[in-house]
Amino acid sequence: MYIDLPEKRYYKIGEVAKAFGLNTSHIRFWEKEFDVLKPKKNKKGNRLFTPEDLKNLKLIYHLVKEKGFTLEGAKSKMKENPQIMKSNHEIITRLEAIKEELIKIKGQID
Amino acid sequence: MYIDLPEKRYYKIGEVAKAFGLNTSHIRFWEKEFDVLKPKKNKKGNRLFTPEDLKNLKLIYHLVKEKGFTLEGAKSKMKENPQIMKSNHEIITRLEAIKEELIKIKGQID
DNA sequence: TAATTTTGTTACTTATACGCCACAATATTA
DNA sequence: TAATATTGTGGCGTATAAGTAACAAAATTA
Repeated sequence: MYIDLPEKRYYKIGEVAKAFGLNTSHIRFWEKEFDVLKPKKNKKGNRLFTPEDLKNLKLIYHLVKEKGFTLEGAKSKMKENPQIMKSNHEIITRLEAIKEELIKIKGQID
Repeated sequence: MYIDLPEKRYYKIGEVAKAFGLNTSHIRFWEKEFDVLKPKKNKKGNRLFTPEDLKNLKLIYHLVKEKGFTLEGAKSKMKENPQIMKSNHEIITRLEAIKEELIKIKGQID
C-alpha cells in the first residue's frame, strides 16, 4: 500500500505527502478541492492531519488514482453516502491487508 | 433521457450523435478510445451503428457524463465485467423509465 | 544557530477531452 | 439537374482539469 505511518494524533503535511507519494502542493490542492479535507491548524497555521483526515485522503486517493474518477466525480461519489462509503472502504482496505497476510503465511507453508 | 430513437437495424452517425446531444466528432473520438465501440461500415465506409452499439454508447455516456469517470476510468470499469456491467445498466435504465411512467400516472390521479 | 520544512499565494505547465475545419465523396432534397 | 446535406479521414486548435514550481517569510528541528 501507499501508506505506512506510525499511529499518532497528528501528522504534518510532509509526512502525509510522502506516505501517499504525492507532493505537498498536491495535498494542498486536494484540500482546496475537497471540503471534507479540513486539517486542523496550530496557532502558526501549520496543518495538523488527524488519522480521520488520513482516512479521507485514502478514500480520495482510491477514487481518483485507482478507480479513475475525475475530481468532480469523486466529490459527488463521496456526497452520496459519505459514512457508508468510508466505512466500506475501510473494511475493504482491512480485508486486503488480511489477504496479504494470509498469502504470506501460505508462502511459508509451501 | 438523452436518447429517443426508433427501433431499427442500423443508425447513422448523425442520428446517434443527435440522440446523445453530442457531435459526430465526439462519437468518432469515443470510437477510437473505446475498443468496445466498433460499428460496422458499409462499402463506402459509412458507420452503421447497431442497437448493441447504442447500448455500449449509453453505458459510456453514463460512466463519463453522469458518474464522473475519466475515459481511462470508464475503460477499466468496463473491462471489469463487461456483460454484467452492461446488463445491470440496462436494467437500471429500464427501471428508471418505469419510474417515470409511474410518476406520470400518479400525476394524473392527483 | 544553522539547516530544513512549512506557510499562502500566484503563476505556470501538462494532460485530458474534446471541437473545428478542410477537402473529397456520396446522398438527399428542391 | 442543381443545391444542400451528410459522411469520411486527418490534423490542428483549445477550454478546462489537474498538478507543479517559485517565492519569501515564518517555524521547526538538529
